[in-house]
Amino acid sequence: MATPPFRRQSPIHISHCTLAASFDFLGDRWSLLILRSALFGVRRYDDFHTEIGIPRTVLADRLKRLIASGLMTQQDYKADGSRPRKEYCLTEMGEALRLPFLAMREWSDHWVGQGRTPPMRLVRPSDGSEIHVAFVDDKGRIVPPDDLAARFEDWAPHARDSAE
Amino acid sequence: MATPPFRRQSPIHISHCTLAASFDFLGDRWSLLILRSALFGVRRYDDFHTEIGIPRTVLADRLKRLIASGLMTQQDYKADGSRPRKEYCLTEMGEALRLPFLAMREWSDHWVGQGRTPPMRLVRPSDGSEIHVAFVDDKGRIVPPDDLAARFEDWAPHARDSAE
DNA sequence: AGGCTGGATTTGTTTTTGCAACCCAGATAT
DNA sequence: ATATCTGGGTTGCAAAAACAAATCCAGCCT
Repeated sequence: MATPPFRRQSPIHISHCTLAASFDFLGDRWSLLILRSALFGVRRYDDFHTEIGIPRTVLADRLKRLIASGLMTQQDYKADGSRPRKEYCLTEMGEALRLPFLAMREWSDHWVGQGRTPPMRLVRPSDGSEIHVAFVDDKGRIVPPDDLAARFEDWAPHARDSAE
Repeated sequence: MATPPFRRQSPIHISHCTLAASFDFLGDRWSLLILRSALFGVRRYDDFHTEIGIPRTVLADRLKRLIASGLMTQQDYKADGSRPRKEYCLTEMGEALRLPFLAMREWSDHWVGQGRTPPMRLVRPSDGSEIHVAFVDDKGRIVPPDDLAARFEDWAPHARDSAE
């Protein structure tokens, strides 16, 4: 899959890398688990707490950080028979993590789940055909993983291009 | 993008979720940064150390864990003028993280990088056309993100199917 | 022999985590 | 009105992990 040649340094310096930057707020077991649940539709403090077994203090902290990072928002809700409470929903930015997370899930079903049949499949509702995450080019064709190369902008600490 | 309805519980119990399981070994800022560098072609202890500014103790620990998880392997190498050393390469399993990581990178370039032009683009070497990560069905057609549904295996703690 | 270097481990200190207990507001029950 | 329950937190303390610095170690060079 386009294995790059040996390098002493990444072509993109870590301080200019948005990916590395994003690990600041989601490179954390608990944050990732919260987002996983949130992408499934879970919204409430206590539901997160019981589902993922996160300590309450850590949950409060992580929700605060996810909100500060723009991934989630607080909204009021009112279930009848109880007082108004907050629920924690994904923002558009957080919702957009669905694709990377589903890519990750395919990976983990394959490599962690080994032979077991995956507990979930993605299908197209219209015809029930199975859906996966893949590379596509701008003409809508699927690109085999070994047929891609990276092009870098100049200001990154050199290492001109990189083939496969 | 197929926002799911409110739920009190994820359709897949966390103990059966390979995605959640994978967060055990890569739900960690440092592990993610190491993998990012490794996917770029970095292999040596000291290169990881200087590039990502990870404390040596933590680096040693993370490399050990990544090896134990099957994502990396140790190999001997010998640069002339110095004694034999180890280098840390991705296994096939680790290499396979390229797709999820690139999906993640598209996300972060868009949402974290805001307006800035991304430092890296993926292209097809043959015709230079730009490449992205997307959903595709089994006939090779691109699927718009709002046209997918999840199907669950039965043994997961119920919540029959889920539309969009 | 002595110094240099990449690749670690050890030691002591600071931060983060995890757990338990407590607080608080509103709904409901008495 | 008072008590009590319940979801949604905060506070305080012990345990675990992260960090920095020093040390170690093997083999290449002089």
